[in-house]
Amino acid sequence: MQSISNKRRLSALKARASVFAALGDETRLSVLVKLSNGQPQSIARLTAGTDLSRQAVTKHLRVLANVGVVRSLRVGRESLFKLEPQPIEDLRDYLDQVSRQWDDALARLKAHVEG
Amino acid sequence: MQSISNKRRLSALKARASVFAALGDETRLSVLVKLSNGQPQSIARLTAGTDLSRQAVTKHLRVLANVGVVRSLRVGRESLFKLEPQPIEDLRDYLDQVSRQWDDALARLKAHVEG
DNA sequence: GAGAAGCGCAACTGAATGGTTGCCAATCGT
DNA sequence: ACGATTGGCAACCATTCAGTTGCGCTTCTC
Repeated sequence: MQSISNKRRLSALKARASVFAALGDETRLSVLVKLSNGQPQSIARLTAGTDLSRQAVTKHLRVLANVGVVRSLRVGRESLFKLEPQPIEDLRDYLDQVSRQWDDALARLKAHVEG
Repeated sequence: MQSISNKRRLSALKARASVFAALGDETRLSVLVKLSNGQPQSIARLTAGTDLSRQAVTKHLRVLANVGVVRSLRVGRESLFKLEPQPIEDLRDYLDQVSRQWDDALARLKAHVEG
């Protein structure tokens, strides 16, 4: 049965899904890009150049923070956000794994047909 | 200005965001896993073992199909769905690129401090 | 110390999402 | 030919989501 392992797998799936969901928004993706230069940036800064309100951007940042893609640190009156690369790398590895499984499965199917 | 290139970049962003959004659901992720064995599977088959209705699964499959992660082919009375690896690999490459940019940026910042 | 900059909280709105149910059409097996 | 399998379409419902606005608090700056 491996029920424990199944539970693990399920919660991992849920966690991954929420990270994907967090990245599933144009605004949040562009925030990600803005933060990928390594420098923490304030909400006001991230809002500038956007046609959104500050509060909208704040909400998006909270979504990103809730899944760990981003971390906030308060400095004076402004709260800076920095990118947290670990979850992103996890997703990359996961997608890589799915791709590989697909490749392997196809190769096996092909071998089976030819054999 | 590079307005054309900017437009390209924006629509690419939008497309990527919708693929991420499509993967941002537990049910759809597990469908993805089920399909990663290379064999096209029917809606009924993908529904079995789930606590969802067939229609719910159908809707999820449509979401996946709309972003090209999955393709459907009608065979007899059943419609089979197969995984389409290209968009997934694209996402993987994109995440890889973001990670790398972050790494490079940090290295550059560090060098700047030390220099 | 006064004003401005930056932000958080709360309430509200419209649209999208995830899910259900009911019904009907096509296809398969016997 | 008939019943069962498979699935599409449409209507409907509850919840979530993205976004706004208004207000008040802290922290700079002059």
